[in-house]
Amino acid sequence: MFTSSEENYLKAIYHLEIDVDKGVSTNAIAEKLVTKASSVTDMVKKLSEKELIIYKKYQGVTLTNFGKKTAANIVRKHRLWEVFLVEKLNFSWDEVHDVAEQLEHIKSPKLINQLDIFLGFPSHDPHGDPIPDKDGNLKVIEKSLLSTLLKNESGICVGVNDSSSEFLQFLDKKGITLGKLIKVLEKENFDGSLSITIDQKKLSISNKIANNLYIQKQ
Amino acid sequence: MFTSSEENYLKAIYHLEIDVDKGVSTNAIAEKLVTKASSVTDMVKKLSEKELIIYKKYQGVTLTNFGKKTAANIVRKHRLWEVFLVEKLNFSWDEVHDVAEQLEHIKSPKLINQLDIFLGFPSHDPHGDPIPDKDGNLKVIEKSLLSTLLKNESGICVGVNDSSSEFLQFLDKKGITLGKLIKVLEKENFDGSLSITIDQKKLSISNKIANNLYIQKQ
DNA sequence: CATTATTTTTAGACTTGTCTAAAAATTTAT
DNA sequence: ATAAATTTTTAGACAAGTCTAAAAATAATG
Repeated sequence: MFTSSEENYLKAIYHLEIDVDKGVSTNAIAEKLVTKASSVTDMVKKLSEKELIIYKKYQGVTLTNFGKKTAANIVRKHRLWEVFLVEKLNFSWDEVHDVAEQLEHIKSPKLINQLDIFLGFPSHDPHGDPIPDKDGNLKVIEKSLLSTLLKNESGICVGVNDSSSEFLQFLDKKGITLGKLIKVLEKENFDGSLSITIDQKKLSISNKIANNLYIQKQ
Repeated sequence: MFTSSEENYLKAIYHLEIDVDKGVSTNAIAEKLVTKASSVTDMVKKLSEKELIIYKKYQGVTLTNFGKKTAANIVRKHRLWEVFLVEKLNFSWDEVHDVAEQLEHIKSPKLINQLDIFLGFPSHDPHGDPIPDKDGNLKVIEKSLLSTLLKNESGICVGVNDSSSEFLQFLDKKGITLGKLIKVLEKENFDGSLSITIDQKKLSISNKIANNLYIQKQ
């Protein structure tokens, strides 16, 4: 098995790979993990020796299939624990991240298996992110940023782009939670702000918010 | 907060202190943690600087009140997680130790608080060991080793002394679980073996078994 | 295309927790 | 009570993971 540190690097690379099609850069990893580029270089050599990633000097890294599967399993654990915290232990969605960050490193296949059963095989975490299955596959749902909706279009709120507690708490305050129906009444070209309805209430939403909320069009 | 390693030392000292009234010896700690005495000396200095233990060279260690409370909290976490694993995730009592050993180091006061609520404030873990409360206090129940019962005495099975999976699996095989009523029919002076009834069934029990099973006399 | 600027790597150092081997203190036994 | 046995500590080393500072490679710019 792997150390918590190795797992954190794998997870970071896994998330970064989604955005870029080339190799993931040393600096990008360093930034994501709030560490130094030199530390990344060291670790990247180690992960490469363990066949988790492909690494050529100065060329960034890509996960091998093995690395991808390993990383997906960590993400799976993280998200299942988040579901547990919210559904069973009454955490709110802005409180779960740091604890899940610890719990994801617990080593016990049986534990995560049973947790999955106990939770009723959830497909998404409290932020709307998909939970990889045992083989690391995740079913991607069709979703769009709220900011891409046109006037009079509507959809169900299914996820967040930014999952900082500030943003999540803001959404709570506005009554915006996953599963709610949102309709765009008006769109301002000037600043990209939106006028929407949610729960029969009218709400004004800035562009920044609209750019961090995922909607399933209908 | 403390590292997992520090926590493991605290826990070991906590458990060892129960058996001896003097300071806990370096060797005893080393044996419990399967490490070397020299490593213990190093760590013991560190814990002493952090005011968790009292340490004078060559004189063993004792927990300070702070250390005792800290250790009790780790034990609390360990045992609450064991209850969770057995009650909610269908682990058997011989499978929980290693996983709980990891889970006990998760840092989140809210997590353990909510877990306690979720489990309904259990007082004992799956092996019958008491769960310390938030202040580190544990209510000790009156219990005796089965081997101390006399002929025709009976009591409820409330705990185990040895919680190795071999012993626990043996008990499972014999149908001996916590809460069951046991009556001593016969006692052999020769080898200390017992003839008992449990669930209206007659069973022969060796001295070694009887020395590792706790009974609440009635 | 030559020269900055940026990114990445190397080299050497530090911390934590561990180890071995040897020295020092304590305990046990004769 | 002195020698032998045991326990404990010290000294020095090592691996993992990180850091700083400097060197090397790559990318960007005039």
